[in-house]
Amino acid sequence: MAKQHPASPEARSAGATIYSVADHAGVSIATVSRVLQGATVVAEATRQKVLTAVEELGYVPTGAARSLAVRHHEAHGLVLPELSGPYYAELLMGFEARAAELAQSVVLVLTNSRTDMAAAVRQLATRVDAIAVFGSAAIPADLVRLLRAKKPVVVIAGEPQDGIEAVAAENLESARELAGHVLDHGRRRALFVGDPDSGPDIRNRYDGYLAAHRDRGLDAAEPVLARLSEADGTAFAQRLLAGEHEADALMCANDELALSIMTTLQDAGRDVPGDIAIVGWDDVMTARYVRPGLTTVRQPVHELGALAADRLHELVGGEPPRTYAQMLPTRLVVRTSCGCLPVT
Amino acid sequence: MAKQHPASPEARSAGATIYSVADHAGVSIATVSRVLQGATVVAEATRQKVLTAVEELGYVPTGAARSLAVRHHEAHGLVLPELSGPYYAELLMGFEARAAELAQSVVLVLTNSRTDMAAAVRQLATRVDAIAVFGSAAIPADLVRLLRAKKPVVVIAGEPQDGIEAVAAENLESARELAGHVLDHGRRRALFVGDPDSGPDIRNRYDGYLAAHRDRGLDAAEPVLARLSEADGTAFAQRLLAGEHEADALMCANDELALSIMTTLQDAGRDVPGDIAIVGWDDVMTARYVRPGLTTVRQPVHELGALAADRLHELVGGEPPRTYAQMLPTRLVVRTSCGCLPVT
DNA sequence: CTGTTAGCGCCTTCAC
DNA sequence: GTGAAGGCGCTAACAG
Repeated sequence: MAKQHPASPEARSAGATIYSVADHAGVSIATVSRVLQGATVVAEATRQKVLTAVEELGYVPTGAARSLAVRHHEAHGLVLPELSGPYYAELLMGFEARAAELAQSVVLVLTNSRTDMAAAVRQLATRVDAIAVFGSAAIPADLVRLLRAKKPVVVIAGEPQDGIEAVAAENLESARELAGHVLDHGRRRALFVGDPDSGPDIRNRYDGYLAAHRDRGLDAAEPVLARLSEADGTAFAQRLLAGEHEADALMCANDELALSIMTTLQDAGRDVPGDIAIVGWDDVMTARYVRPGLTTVRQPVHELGALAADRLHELVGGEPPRTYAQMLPTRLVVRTSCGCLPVT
Repeated sequence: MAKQHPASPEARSAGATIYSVADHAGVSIATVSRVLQGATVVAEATRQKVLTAVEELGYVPTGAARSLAVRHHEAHGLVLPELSGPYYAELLMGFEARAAELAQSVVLVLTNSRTDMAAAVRQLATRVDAIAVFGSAAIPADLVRLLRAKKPVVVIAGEPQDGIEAVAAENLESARELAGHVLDHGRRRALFVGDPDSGPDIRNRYDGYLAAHRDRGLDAAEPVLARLSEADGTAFAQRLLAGEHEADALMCANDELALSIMTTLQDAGRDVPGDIAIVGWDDVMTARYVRPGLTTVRQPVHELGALAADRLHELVGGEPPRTYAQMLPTRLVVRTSCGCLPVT
């Protein structure tokens, strides 16, 4: 025996290490490592001895030791604001699935539940090889840049900058198409509900709304600032009912906003889309359950997550970061809240 | 210098270690470790030197090395089937939030995206101190038991067994209450839609349905087997419309099922709850958007996740596992799909 | 095909 | 208050 490692009886259940396995099988630790890694060829007989020993001792390797030795964590970090609504969940599913294929663990950080997100992200950096961060808004830009100096980082649904790669879904053109669709129903007082300054995603959707007006030589109104929650939607709807705004169409920054506004207006006796057309963004599950069905835009969220995981892996592999944002196409989903007739 | 560690110029950005920091600051690595851990007292002057060095080198500690030394991963594993629908997402949020408070990272594994979940779970065990697994059904029971021998495990929404602790939301009594509520509307041909054998949760809900009938001296029908997806709901609704089943009330195993059934029936001209009452389980967002609003049961999902994280932490801390399942109370949410009159 | 031997980067007594 | 030195468990040459 090389060192005096505890091969004591009760080291059995508690802390089986590669050493215990080795001498339980009567081989060297190198051999154990070999059969477990499966890289080098090992004689079938010894192989079996080792496997048996592993089984009998219930050996569970210590990941940290391996990581330290191979100088890789074999894990990707993902930083999301939260998980309510289908958007982030779907993104995470896509990310996790791809990471799994690449044999990478995923460690998750939700910033909304943190009091000190900077510390959380630093701590995360400590145990992963690369990090995907949602939106540039979520965590301070300089923190991201700092990280970038040490580990590959990709921003999801954000702009590329300073050698920080970005992946996103297409927003501008689809927004232009969606807004155009509404305008082509003859609506002339369309309002954009959402805050263009809350991130590049919404910004682009607003820009698309502007472009659609421009395309038709129409004037576009200023955006009605609102965050992306049901509460904000309800509040806006109430102001609308109170006569603070006038509109025959609403292009909402996301579905949750659209849905809560729609329901509030309907409960107050308004006819959608008769009195007012409403469209959203995301195509959440509820969008196809409400009446009228919500016209919206579907994003390839799952693919977006997968793409992020993919890029992370390639960056870790040494590939240089891309300087352009990678765009995934979105798709207009026309139902009837926009004023289209129901398909019977 | 103790060992010949690369203090070379370009070790700067790439791989700052505790050694680089140490000699950049002109102290020993022990001191660096001390100021970073903040445990022992260090002279304010040296403390600052170290901090400066850390800053200048952009030092990011290697988690693996620390884990190896302290013999703790400081991470919790969470195994979920998937993330669609609000249930799992909420659970995960609760788990993550509590884990964060306890300074534990969370590494997530989604089994539905895995071809080899056993390998995934083994691999997970490699890098965490403890694991929470959703439902006993998801992963083979013997795998769980195997793990249990090495690391603390808690099952979420499952039964406790073999020293494996369980946490769950109350199902039986609330189901009894819900079913009773429907029956008390005078419905006499109530059907349970869902598969009692798909897990203890559903089993308990079905048992509650049975109990409610028994309470009233009524006969209960056999359950209509269905999984918890929209597709299954639609399929069942079609069979119902085709006359394969007869019912004046439907108690569905979850909301997604209930919602898809309700919509399909309505689209076919049926009146809910006039012709048929429908109730679900979970209180997803859509449940309050549809018309009629879906009567359902709200579970404290967030708390459930938090509880799991909590227990994991205490088990790691050496506390003995509890032998009884920890139940969190649920709440009946009455809307109008059950036959109640709308509140105006 | 298998064993020996250095580390991987950090924490932690134990001296000073 | 600070430094020296020995692991933590595993991988990866390097010899046989």
